[in-house]
Amino acid sequence: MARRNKEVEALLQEYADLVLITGGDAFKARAYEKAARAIGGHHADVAGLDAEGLREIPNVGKSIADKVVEYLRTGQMAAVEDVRDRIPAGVRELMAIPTLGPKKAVALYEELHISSLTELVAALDEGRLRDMKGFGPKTEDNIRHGIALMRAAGDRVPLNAAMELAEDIVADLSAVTGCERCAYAGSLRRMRETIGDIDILVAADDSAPFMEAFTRLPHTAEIVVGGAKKTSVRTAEGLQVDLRVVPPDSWGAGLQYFTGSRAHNIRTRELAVHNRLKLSEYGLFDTETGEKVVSKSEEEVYARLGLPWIPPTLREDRGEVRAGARGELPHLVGEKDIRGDLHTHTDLTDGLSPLEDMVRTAAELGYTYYAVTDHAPDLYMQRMTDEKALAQRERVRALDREYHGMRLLHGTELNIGPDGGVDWPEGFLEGFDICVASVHSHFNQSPEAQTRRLVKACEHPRVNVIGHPTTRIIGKRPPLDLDLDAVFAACARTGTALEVNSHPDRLDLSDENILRAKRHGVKFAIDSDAHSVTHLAYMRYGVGTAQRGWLTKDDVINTWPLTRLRAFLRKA
DNA sequence: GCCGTTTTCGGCCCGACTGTTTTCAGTCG
Repeated sequence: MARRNKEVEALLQEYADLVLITGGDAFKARAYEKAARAIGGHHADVAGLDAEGLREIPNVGKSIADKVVEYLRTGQMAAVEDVRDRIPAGVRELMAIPTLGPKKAVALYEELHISSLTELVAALDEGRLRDMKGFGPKTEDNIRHGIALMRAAGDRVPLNAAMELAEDIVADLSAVTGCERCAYAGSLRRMRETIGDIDILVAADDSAPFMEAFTRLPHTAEIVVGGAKKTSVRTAEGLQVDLRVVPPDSWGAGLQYFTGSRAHNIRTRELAVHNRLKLSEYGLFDTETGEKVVSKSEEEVYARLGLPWIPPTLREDRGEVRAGARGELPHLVGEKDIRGDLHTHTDLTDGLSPLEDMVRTAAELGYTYYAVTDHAPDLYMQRMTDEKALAQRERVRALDREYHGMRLLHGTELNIGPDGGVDWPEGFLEGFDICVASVHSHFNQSPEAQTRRLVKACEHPRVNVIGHPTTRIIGKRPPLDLDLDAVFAACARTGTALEVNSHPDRLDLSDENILRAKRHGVKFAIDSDAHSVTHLAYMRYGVGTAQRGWLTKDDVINTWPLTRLRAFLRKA
């Protein structure tokens, strides 16, 4: 029961690629790309919209709206089918090889009739690419190399892995003589849930020492490109890291540019053009005189465009530029706003650290409250019993008396059974300060049954938070197939919070689902779901994800004072 | 193909690097 938006997005993106492959107008291809993205990110299911409704989505005009209606009604889009008849699907797949774009892909198809990776490898081995115009020996090497990379996964890496590497590199480059500023930018600064490559920016007068130091870092396994202003390396794990060095005076414009996203940059550059300005990574310039207007800080650049500084986590072209222009940017929830963690484990069930260690680490993080929520009996391998839970409660109450700045809450993470019921009867649950409830099994029920299951859990008078609501594991397990809007509505109606699980493998809810849920008026809990003391620090990734979902302090129950939180937990 | 408080036509972000080129096309971000 997934929304059909993603499916339509993929189809329009395919058409955009095919327009390029067939040598069509590049601006037309871009128009389809923009529409694809707009539809993919639109809050309402396009299946429920007519042509008129579709045209209200930005960048969707008459032509695309009609094509989408045609597709939703007949299951086909004639324009796409037409091109598919002429261009085998494999040709488009060739474009996935780095350094191989639409022009080379179509040249390979038209001259050598290559339309699959296998055929391309065979042609390479037979030396058949050598006679082609525009294909020299280096091109051949690059294609071989690209194929090898693609086969070696070359996947995006989890947010925390990229973050740890980036912070290492920033520390190393900051120590190089002449470094005025150094920071990571790109999707990492925007806190996307996975990272394809790392962008590092340095401000310095002389770039040479940084390029030199960068290529000699212990992480560097291979130099991809090496220039005076830009150098790219690949780590042993296959992650690409780009270093750009800009003059100190260009720091703000450079950071703005390299943080992206691409779509956000296009939006801000268009705004610049409308103001007779030109925006590049070197600064904001007057179009007529060519004189630099501003460039030192991001704040100056945005201000000259008539905008407040836009937090990097919002820079996805999801309306942040328009909201900024109107003075309607949300005051995003920040790490400092988090007063406590409401979903954590100890070694009583499947955690690794003892209760005392978890509590001490939480206190060091400066929390004013902290909930211990070990698993309930249904996850039988964890061997939880009524007696163990009650004994733990005594230890929690005793510890609570020792910590003066931090109140301890005794909670549990209930298992939502296949029918929506939870382990432990209501009478026993009354003794807990907070109950998180999550799905841990039976992932393949019908969408209708799955939806009923989650809605029923929300309606339970003792369930306060739905933990990792879609149960996805990024790159491993798909999200539950259910009617999310029905679940979101149930949460809003019953006073049940949705979790933003901060574990980098989960980040569940995702940014897009947070945006959808917020429209229903749902409240959220950003939790670490820590299973050891080191996991408590994952909170930063949950906060980043919440920011990407435009959440404010008021949306997040664990930023609230304890009295307001307790009132919410009563579900009155 | 989309869009509009300069425009319903004529724009559409912009620069770096590579490779195969004798002046630039393709790709990438």
